[in-house]
Amino acid sequence: MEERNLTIADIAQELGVSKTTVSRAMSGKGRIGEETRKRVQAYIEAHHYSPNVVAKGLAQNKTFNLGLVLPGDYNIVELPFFQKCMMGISRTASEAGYDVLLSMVTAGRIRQLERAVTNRKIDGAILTRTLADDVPMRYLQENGVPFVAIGTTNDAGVVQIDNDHRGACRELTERLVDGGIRSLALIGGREEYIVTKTRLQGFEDAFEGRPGWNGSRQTFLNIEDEREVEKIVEGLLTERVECIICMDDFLCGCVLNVMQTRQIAVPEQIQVVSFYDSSMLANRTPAITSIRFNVEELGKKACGLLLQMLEGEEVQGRTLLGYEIRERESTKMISAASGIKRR
Amino acid sequence: MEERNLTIADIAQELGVSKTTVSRAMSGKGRIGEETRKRVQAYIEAHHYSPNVVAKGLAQNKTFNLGLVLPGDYNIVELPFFQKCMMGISRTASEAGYDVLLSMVTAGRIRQLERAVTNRKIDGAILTRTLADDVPMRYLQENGVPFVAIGTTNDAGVVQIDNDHRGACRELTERLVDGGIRSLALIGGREEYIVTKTRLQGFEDAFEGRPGWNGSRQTFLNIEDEREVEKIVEGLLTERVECIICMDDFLCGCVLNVMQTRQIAVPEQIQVVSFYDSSMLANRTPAITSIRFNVEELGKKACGLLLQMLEGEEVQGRTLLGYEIRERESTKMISAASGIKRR
DNA sequence: CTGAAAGCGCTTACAG
DNA sequence: CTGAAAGCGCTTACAG
Repeated sequence: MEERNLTIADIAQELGVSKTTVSRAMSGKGRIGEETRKRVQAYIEAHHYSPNVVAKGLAQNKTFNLGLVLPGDYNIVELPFFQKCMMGISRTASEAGYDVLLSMVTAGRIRQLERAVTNRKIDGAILTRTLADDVPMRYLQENGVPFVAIGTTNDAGVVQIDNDHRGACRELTERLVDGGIRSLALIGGREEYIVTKTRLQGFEDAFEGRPGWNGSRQTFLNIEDEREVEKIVEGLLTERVECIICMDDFLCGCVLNVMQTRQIAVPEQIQVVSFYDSSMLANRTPAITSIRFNVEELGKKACGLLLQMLEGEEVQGRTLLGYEIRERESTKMISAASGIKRR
Repeated sequence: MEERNLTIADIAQELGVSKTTVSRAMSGKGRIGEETRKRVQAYIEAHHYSPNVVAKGLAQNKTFNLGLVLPGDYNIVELPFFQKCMMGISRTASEAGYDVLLSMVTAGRIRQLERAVTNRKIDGAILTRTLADDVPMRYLQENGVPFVAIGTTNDAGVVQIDNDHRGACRELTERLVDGGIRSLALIGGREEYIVTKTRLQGFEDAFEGRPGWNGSRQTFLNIEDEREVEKIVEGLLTERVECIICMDDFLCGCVLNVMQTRQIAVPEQIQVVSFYDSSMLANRTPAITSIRFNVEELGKKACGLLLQMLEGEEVQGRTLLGYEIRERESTKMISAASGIKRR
């Protein structure tokens, strides 16, 4: 097996042409005789030659690697969201002849990303979430590395793509309110994650157009811990709040837990909705009404945008992807309200 | 920002030495004057020079990339196990100056891996699970790519590392049996995954040393689907089986679900144990007794082994890592049985 | 201890 | 249409 790998020089010699010619036959750049090209290609096929991409990269100052920046926090990286992103990105990159290089970053510690960049191992990068104070993003900007951000950011200069969390949260809230809910609570994670703020906006949007609404609403942000959730939910139960909107499936799991322990019936005594429809909540009883995003598609498109940028194409700054609302047993009928299925 | 990157030639010229000398000052290879080395290093520090790893790699026929082979199946990649592996691997690789290149493979389709190999983008690879008919493994072997397998395989020639699933399943089963369980069932996933077989062996081992045991046991393998689980569990309930051992947390989630729907009390009416103690079961009520492996450590060690191999060191064929049994509310007291905590 | 030169496997002006 | 030569940014025998 360990035969020395074929090189372009070997082929050139074998065929009695120059390396230049072989190179051109493969790349299609530069003029070359149709017959010569065929000869070269036939030889390549027959001998299963494949070029050394590293050498090619050195000559062209490219690596054909994309950096995938993933949060390295313990509980975050387990979220199915990032896995699905990864799958979408990996597939798209692969189809375009690129490979994916992993960089895990944690709160302000971006050494892996720095290494990938200073070692010139990547041509561009994809951020898989956006932060209020985004150290990785700043680093990429300062070093002139092309990148796209999955998530939203105020900096209109950065190419970004996101699901419509704001619209989704607005519509979900509207449906609940229009369905007759008089009191509801929103529970979310760290405000440091921009997506948390975005969803909050959507929640508020829903009441913008309903000045006459005289119910009660409350919001709890920066909740990370099961015990915190417990406390909050206990409070909500004594206040007889009618519905809880959970910003992610981890939080929702905690909420459901409390219900189960206290033998509170969902949706009869309180309704619950969540945001991801992920495997974390799969198999739960009752099934949870939630937003559904096509996360793999998100990853694919993000990667597609980056590839375009690397080809030198102009790329529009912001892309927003749709959502669906999946109604299930954890809520009473709410679809009457609008029922629009976004593209 | 976009200043052309410093090269070794620039430094040589600036310092009035040869490129050879600069190279040696950095690598420490070859004789070089102490004073010269200091001058070079001072310059490098001052100007934040960092070498072009791709060029270095071309000259040395190395890439400083490790291939991480991940299952690309939809529901599999979401298992927290693979994320934790990934974290361990990524950290260890990074500390050693390597980067991690992703290759997702699905049932027999290994194009991403092939590309990484034929494009000469990786120096070695890590398989994150082992299969009965392991296409990626065979490919790596045939192409002479050094690799380590996370998981177990019969081929004693492959460097492999695994948690002691067999011992863990044996001890867990023993404890249950010695604790007085008279009838129990084992539910597992695809036999195609070697780990499924390994656990089954451990289960059987437990009865090996108890020829006098006159309870009943049954096993259900190749279960993947929630509905299948439902059917099985219904059967088990009517048979009044006392305990169910689930081979993974997805299956366990399904089992718990049935219990919840049917209002069966765990552990009073039936006991349940699982195998991963992952976030998939976190926040469940009751808390589930399960095996606990240190998966990040597993990833780290696997990566460490591969790095050793790449350094040309001899590496022992098999490594087995310990486990703990975490007893929780889903079982009645079983720890009396042995209580050994493995290293 | 140091350097000139060849080499890693490609690409790409430039010249014909 | 084709090729000789220089170059990408390193390393490494070889010679001194």
